[in-house]
Amino acid sequence: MSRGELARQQSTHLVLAELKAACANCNLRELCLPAGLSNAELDQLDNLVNVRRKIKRGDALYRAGEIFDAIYAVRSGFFKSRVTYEDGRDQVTGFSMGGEILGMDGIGQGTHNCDAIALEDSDVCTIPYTRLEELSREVSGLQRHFHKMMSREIVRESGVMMLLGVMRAEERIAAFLLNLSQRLNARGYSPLEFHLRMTREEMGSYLGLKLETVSRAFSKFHNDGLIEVEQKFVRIIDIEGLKQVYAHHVN
Amino acid sequence: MSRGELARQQSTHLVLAELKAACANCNLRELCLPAGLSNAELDQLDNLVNVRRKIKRGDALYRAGEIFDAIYAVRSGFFKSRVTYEDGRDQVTGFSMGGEILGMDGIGQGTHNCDAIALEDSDVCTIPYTRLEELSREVSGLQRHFHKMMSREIVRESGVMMLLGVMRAEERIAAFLLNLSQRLNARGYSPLEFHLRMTREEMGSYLGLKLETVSRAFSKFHNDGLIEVEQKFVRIIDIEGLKQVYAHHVN
DNA sequence: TATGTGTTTTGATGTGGATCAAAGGCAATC
DNA sequence: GATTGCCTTTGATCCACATCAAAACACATA
Repeated sequence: MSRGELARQQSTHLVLAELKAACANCNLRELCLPAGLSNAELDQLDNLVNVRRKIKRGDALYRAGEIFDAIYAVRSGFFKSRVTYEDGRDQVTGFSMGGEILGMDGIGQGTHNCDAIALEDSDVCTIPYTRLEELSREVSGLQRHFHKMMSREIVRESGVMMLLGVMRAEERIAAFLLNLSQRLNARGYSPLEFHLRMTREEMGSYLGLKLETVSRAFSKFHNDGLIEVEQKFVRIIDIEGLKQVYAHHVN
Repeated sequence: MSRGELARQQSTHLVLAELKAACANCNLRELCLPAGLSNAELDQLDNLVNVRRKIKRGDALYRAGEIFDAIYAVRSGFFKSRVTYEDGRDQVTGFSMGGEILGMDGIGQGTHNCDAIALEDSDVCTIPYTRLEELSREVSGLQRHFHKMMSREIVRESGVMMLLGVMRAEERIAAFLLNLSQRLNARGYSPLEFHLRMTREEMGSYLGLKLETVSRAFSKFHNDGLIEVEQKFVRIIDIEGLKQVYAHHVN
């Protein structure tokens, strides 16, 4: 597959699916909120998830401080989440792709804690929170799965803490590429070649590194025969080698 | 108050409260899972939270990999949560004190993701998860508050990511002390003098720093007249000065 | 009181990644 | 196809924190 086709495949909205409103016919249902629900339960969820929203590249799905009233399921596209600190410093705290849930940070305090910015034209399902609460009192499978998604977000973040707290630069970047690869794979895309949706700077912000360091690591991986990189296009040549980058550290 | 008394006050179990089983009479109820529930609702919760467990200093409340079947509310004492990576490297991902909930990381995959280790003799309430699910289908206040606690854990962790990703050593340590201070204050303890329950190394692990760096920062803060430190005892002398440590960074 | 063990402090030195700087590449718009 | 505005790469230098080392200290147990 050429790079151009790959880019198109990953960002094309699924026009057919847009004709049907919601989860029952969504090809992401096994990854998303409805995972594990019965058909009858799915129908109930469909009544809840009826508002779709398109977000243009660069625009915010929500911003820190805004009133929280819904969570969002990414239907297509790609987002970054970004926390801005009082003094203006900010950090990217995550990247989200199809089937992943955004906005759960807002439940605790009633306002969003971060900005969710689309890194490409994107499409989300809006899930009003109070109605989700109501429905998950009736549909225990939904309740359980929603809890799981929140819990997994907690676990994901402690993984990032590990990354930031104990790994060195190249390990972080290898781990990041492998994580992306695995998530793309779960969505039916090639795990070995893909387009990065974020800049080196955004990647660095997420990983606690400067963009120059990210760039140098990419060059090093390329020289070591682990990957091919051309701007935002990445091809993983030696996935085992990439895994060894952080398996074989010196303690 | 002398340092000895302070230490005793913070670690003494509340013998009287132990006679009553659960939440309705717990002095932590405003901070803990039952926050905001009506008296009737509290009574229902009392039926759920009936297993108490004592954990000795150094022992684990649970360990990574164990089957998850309950979350825990810290009643007295102090815990660290620790994630161990495949290759043996580990990181402290949090510290928990009275009224805080432990174990929510296990919901997603059905097994615990980290070890929870008592840093002093501690006392927890066991909350069986399936019963919590059932009850929160009936008691919407409980459902909502449980969601809030999970969400706050997500927000807390993104705060730590910020700390690890963008702050420098002294900022991290100042932020850490102020966070401890604020949490102790919310529990009725002095926000200005307290005993650290963790070693310099555990603090460093949490903050992504080496123990020597933590020690040096403490010495520096002492020389700058911000705090007094004597081993595990800390007195904050100039809380505003401490806040300025990370407010006045150079960008 | 002596002894061992783990914790903390402090100093000297090393280094990974930040910072500074400059050049080159890509894509959109005119 | 020239201009403009990012984004990326690469090199040179710097510095914050790690690492290495040693001594002091705290606390438990014999």
